[in-house]
Amino acid sequence: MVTRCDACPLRGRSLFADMSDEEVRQTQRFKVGELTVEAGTPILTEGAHSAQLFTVLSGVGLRHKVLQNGRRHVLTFLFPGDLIGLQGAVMGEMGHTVEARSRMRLCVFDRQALWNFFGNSPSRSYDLIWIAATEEHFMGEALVTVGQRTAEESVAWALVKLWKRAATLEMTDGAAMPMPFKQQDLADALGLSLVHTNKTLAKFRERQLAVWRDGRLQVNDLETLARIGMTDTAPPKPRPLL
Amino acid sequence: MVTRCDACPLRGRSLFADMSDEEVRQTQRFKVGELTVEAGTPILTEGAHSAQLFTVLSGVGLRHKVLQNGRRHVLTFLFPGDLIGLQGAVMGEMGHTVEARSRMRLCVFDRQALWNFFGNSPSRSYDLIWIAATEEHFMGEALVTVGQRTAEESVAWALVKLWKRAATLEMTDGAAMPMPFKQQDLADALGLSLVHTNKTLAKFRERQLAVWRDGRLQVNDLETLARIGMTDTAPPKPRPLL
DNA sequence: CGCTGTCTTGATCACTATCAAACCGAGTGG
DNA sequence: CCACTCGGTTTGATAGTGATCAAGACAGCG
Repeated sequence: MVTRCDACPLRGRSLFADMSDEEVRQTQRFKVGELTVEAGTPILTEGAHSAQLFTVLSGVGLRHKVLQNGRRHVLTFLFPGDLIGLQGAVMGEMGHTVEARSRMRLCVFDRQALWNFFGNSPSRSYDLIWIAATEEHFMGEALVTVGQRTAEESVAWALVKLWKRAATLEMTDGAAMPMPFKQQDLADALGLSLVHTNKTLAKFRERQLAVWRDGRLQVNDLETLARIGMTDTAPPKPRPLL
Repeated sequence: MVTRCDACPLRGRSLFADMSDEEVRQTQRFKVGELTVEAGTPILTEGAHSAQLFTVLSGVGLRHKVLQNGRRHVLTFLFPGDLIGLQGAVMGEMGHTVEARSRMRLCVFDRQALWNFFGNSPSRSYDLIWIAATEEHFMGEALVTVGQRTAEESVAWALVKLWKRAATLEMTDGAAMPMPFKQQDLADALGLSLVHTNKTLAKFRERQLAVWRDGRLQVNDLETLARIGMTDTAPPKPRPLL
């Protein structure tokens, strides 16, 4: 029932850095269980004192923050391999909410594990910083996008990001990938209205660059999208897996 | 000439967490020097392979990224106590450029120090994660701002943030603080045009909420600004100092 | 003193939000 | 089997926030 770390289906994927047997054992020791949640379920909520850390085993979700006036911003989309709850574990409380967008399986780690890492395993604590720094780097990119890119550029950028991420996770079959997100989610991630996001997607569909339909995203011309979104098509660097 | 860590002028400020004598000695051991740069000088540039880490001792600066089409986004403003270059040290290259906006004094640490921390000092490596997580948290707030707040709300939010930061650093005398940034910097941080930013500031000036003039920012009604910007006036939590 | 950089203000434009309504597939229940 | 609802998507019409264009003010400076 519960996946053993030495049989972790993620470790083989090209996105993730190699782990030594010792690191796998350490990780296993700190894994306290597995959690399955249905689409739509909040996993952690803003302001909550989370006692747990999760790693996404399968499925997708998102992090978002809501403003006092009810407007919502989606910070990042979550894919297998992503670590959830580091902020809460370190800072005491979560700065955002985490929600499932498909059925998700999550590895559960005890928050305590974190402190053990610092004492026992310099390489693992380095990995944690690596993850935090990378996350920050991504947020920087998102900030530039929302701040400086036009709607068309933003959507293209986001599609390329999503596609590249899915591709390195081998979630793409043929030219399509599962897209359980709503268009509203994408709109809220880019600071655009739902209507405008939809119309922009429609333009890409007409131009045969990308077709998002029936919960699947099909990308026909990644290069052109990347050019429009002013980004590149290089695969992301290998990242450590917790 | 060079400030000794045990005489660090920052450590007493309310913004920073207490350090043990041992931590001060450790920090001193890793400090390799001090650097003074003039306003306008780039300290680290995007893509560069930085071999060094800095902590701001005095002065202010900013981090920014530029897009292929030349548009620029300011990610954060830098104040005394901020750590610069962690991303570069961890990920190999900087994801943004760091630039001085006033004369700045910087403590210089060797990148190598980082690895030593992981091995020798769990509490210091925890501090590093804390810093990275906090930075990420801030970026999240900025993302919500740029994505969801109106121009007026954004500017109010930014002024409150700047003011609170300066206040805990005791950089405010009376009702004013030094503001060596350009309005263009603020505009680029909020994803607004210079003209619109200027007009929004003018409105706040007319309403006597805040007056930014001659390189100084005077805040008359922090509460109202916070209400407009949908944020709070609580001082930031104490943070570790490297 | 002209030059340059920054701030300021006014006029105009357009990208994107908002409003409104139809559409569509999947349930659900009579 | 059909009416009905419901969440999500799609499309059209209109409005507005904020961008862009333009020009003047002002200070510092070679």
